[in-house]
Amino acid sequence: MIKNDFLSEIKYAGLTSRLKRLSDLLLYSTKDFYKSVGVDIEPNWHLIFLLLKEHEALNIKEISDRVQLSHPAIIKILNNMKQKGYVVAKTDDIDSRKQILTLSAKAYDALPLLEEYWEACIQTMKEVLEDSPEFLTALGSIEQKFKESSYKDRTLRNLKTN
Amino acid sequence: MIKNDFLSEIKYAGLTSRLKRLSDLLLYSTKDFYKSVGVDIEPNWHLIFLLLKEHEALNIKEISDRVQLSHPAIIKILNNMKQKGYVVAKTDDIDSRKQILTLSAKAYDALPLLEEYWEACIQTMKEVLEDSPEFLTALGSIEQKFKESSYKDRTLRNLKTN
DNA sequence: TACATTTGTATAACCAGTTATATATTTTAT
DNA sequence: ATAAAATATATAACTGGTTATACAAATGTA
Repeated sequence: MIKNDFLSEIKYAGLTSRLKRLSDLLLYSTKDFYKSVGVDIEPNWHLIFLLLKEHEALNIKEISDRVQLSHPAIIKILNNMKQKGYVVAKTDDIDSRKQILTLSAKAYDALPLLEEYWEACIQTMKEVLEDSPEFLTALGSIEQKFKESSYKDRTLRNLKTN
Repeated sequence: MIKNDFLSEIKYAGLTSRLKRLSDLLLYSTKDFYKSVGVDIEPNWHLIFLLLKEHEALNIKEISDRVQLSHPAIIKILNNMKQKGYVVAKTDDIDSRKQILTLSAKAYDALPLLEEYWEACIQTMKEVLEDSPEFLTALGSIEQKFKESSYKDRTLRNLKTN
């Protein structure tokens, strides 16, 4: 536990803020990492690279379903990736509403190097979780519970039974 | 584990995004909760209430040190709390750079009710972590490790040793 | 005492997400 | 065949954080 950290001291009351704080820390530090190795990608592009590498072609809805972020979030990420030339879009022949998204040639060229960087990222996570082998499972269980009943609904229920 | 969730499938590579996703989920659902019980406060005001209740008077620097958020973040939170009349500021007599921040009378009036709501929030967290008693400790250990050496530094190191 | 450094606060610009709303296309149902 | 509903995408407005920069007040030092 971090010394003199009020959020840790207040236990359950500080949990949300600690998750936000940690996720921000990871976000900015990852950006910092990419910058210092001189590569022009953003942290969460990794997900899109992996998804499109695996599936070749997906549309926005499919991506947003799979990563469970809102579709406007995905649109923003993809627009940036398109602008940098890592993703190309063409409209679907049989359903003109859909964009078919694929990795560009530039993306495939960059992949071997990027994968080295990502390997180092993964190693960092493994090393930080070394002493907490249950963390990933616990996180999954928390996600699952909020999926079954939202934070809001649970809290309203707890309010009534007090 | 959430079914068909790409972020869970890719294990360590999806961790940062899952933390962000969970923290956002908690943030928006907490807002939703406050809205549905009809109270005009924001999620992280809870922290400030607790801090100022415990210490009576603090300045911005002291708050930002204790919760370990950047001072601009604290300034924004406090400005909103001032605007809603929950916090009052007066400048320090002996060091005119400092703002002395305290809870207002309105804040103390609201506290009993707010504390009921917060109790329900805490109960929700406890119930969701019920099956994962090690989660809080694990989170603390992760925070501690990144405090010792940043994500970026660790990852650069891992890159070199590959 | 004056000057350099440090400290506390403020602000600007940015970023990654959200919800709410709009629009065009496709699908379904009568 | 057409009207209604559903779906895919786009965009606007907002939020809660960040870093970088600025500046005035306080402190330390020559």
